[in-house]
Amino acid sequence: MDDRQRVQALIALLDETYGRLSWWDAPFDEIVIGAILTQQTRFENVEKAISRLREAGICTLSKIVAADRDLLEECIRCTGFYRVKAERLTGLAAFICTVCEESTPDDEGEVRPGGRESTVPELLPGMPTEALREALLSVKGVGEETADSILCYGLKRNVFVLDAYTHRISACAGITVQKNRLRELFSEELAHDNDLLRSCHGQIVEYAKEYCNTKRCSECRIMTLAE
DNA sequence: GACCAGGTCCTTG
DNA sequence: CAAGGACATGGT
Repeated sequence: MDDRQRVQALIALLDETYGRLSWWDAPFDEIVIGAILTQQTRFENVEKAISRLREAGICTLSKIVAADRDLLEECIRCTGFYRVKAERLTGLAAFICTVCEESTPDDEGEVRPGGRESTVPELLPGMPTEALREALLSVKGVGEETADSILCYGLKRNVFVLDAYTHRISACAGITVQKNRLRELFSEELAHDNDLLRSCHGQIVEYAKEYCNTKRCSECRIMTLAE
């Protein structure tokens, strides 16, 4: 069994176990915010922080740019690294807001349905994914996973999000390749369909959280793929 | 109380 | 360029 077949078997096993998931379905601004906050942090704490940002009335990118720094830090404290993350958040939010303004044809300062402020998904449909990725990576605090999360979940681009869980679960399945090759392998199977990409990433997170933590990896059915 | 969490950046050798 | 440290709170 080669690596490609292992990835295929892994994807099949996950799909059998969980079925199709609709994972991290949220407004664009919250996806961007969450993408930063989740760095090296459990998602439950990120959700708490998002709630606090909502309560404080600053859970959009433009509000974050203008928000008082202490208030922002207070809201996201529970996600750890709160000073760094506050800095990264304002930087990224400012960047995206600027890009939005620049690419706005002009006119219509009208209210948008749902009261959401960001328009990036509507504004940048013509920009190639690779160029967008490079642009995001140029922002301080935005690495590959954060950029790919924004692309895949926020902008519905066909990009596979490679995270620590993916590495673990792949190791369990006997797939031992470099990061870029791993992304390639998953992309080849999934990159034709954004819903599939998101579902599969969700399945990986669910499975890895349950079975692939450092203690109980021995119970992981995926090991049987490593033949 | 130790150890780890859906990373990223900066500094060293 | 690889390796190691810093950033920080919350859960097991």
